[in-house]
Amino acid sequence: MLRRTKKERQRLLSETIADNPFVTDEQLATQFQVSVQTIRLDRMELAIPELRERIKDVASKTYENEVKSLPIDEVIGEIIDIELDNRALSIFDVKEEHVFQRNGIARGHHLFAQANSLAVAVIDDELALTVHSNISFVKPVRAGDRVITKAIVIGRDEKSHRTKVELTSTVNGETVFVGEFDMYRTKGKGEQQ
Amino acid sequence: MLRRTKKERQRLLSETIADNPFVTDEQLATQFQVSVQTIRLDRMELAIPELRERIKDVASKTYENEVKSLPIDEVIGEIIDIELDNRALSIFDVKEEHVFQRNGIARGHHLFAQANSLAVAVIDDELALTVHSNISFVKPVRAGDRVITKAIVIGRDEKSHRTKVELTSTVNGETVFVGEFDMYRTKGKGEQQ
DNA sequence: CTGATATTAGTACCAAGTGCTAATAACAAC
DNA sequence: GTTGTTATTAGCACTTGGTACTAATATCAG
Repeated sequence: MLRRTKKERQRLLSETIADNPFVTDEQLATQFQVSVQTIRLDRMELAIPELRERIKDVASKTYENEVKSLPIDEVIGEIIDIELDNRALSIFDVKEEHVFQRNGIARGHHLFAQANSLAVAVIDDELALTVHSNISFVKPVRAGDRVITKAIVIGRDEKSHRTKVELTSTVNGETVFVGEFDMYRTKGKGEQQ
Repeated sequence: MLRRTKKERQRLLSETIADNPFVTDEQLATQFQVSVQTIRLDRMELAIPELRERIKDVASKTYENEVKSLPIDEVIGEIIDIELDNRALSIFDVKEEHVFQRNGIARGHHLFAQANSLAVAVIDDELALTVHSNISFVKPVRAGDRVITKAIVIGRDEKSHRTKVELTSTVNGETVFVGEFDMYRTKGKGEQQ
């Protein structure tokens, strides 16, 4: 084996494609210094579909997962469960880029972003905006932590167009963040500000 | 014109494709009882890209947004003036990627991020963490707006290692966001290097 | 009837593949 | 060295869902 082993190349190939599904066989062949045919054999063995199928997969996946009040792509973290106007759950994996270099603790605005976008997503309305919120960062979160955030709609006032949402984020069962969000919604008379 | 007018067909065609970008010319031809060539002419006139391009657009759009949560920079916005443990000022230009596609209003977490990172920056300490905050989104902010955020340190308790910071964000002199941040810091007065 | 517009047909070509066969290359075992 | 096995490369026909272009025909309006 010249460049490395076949196994090693296939491992890297899987990674590369997972990282960027938009890459063609030709680009991969150049990258790994092998022929296009080898790349194709590799894909066969690894059961990796062709470029067009991969792209279609990405596209259809996001198409299925559309949430009514907010496109899925505008949510920080991944929504794993949602019951509109009732409750929602999202996961956010804290990575190196989310923490302070100096102390390794996650910057507050990332936790806020996850909570805030979940609060917006749970509202079953075309327009949902955060008006006010009262939040507490209970415990530091670090890179590698998986933050699970739960949103519970706890009150709704039709007249003021407000909905109250309670947010709780935990890491390994321990609460790291809590917040109460006051959301504005349009439903009823759709007048925008 | 046989089936209806060309205009009517093209209107329906746009709708159909918008509704389901995964449809092929052939399917469309069958649906509208015209030839594939007519569908292609229609797409030309309406500047609707071919199936593969449409799918790629859907896929890449969601792919971008997955990564595009919050910037990696330690500070959101540009600090233009700072007097440690006293006050600080930052500017943040709201762009298209910061607003909801649906209504053009800036997502709350970006405003929070600017305020939060300014609150962290104004503290003259190695470690500064947000413990609690009470915030209000006073007025919607839109793409193109220049948000100026001012942080004022309004209180400090040596024993609890807490510092209170008041944040105000304005656009063209109008207040759009206010917040009170409770910051934790490691060192009390006099312990500093 | 004439012209303009709309529609259809047909051809060559493209990207990014699949599926298949066959030729080499590399390396290990004996 | 020779043989066996696995790995790699090459080549060709074929596929989808198109583009780009030309040319013929249909439809309708004045």
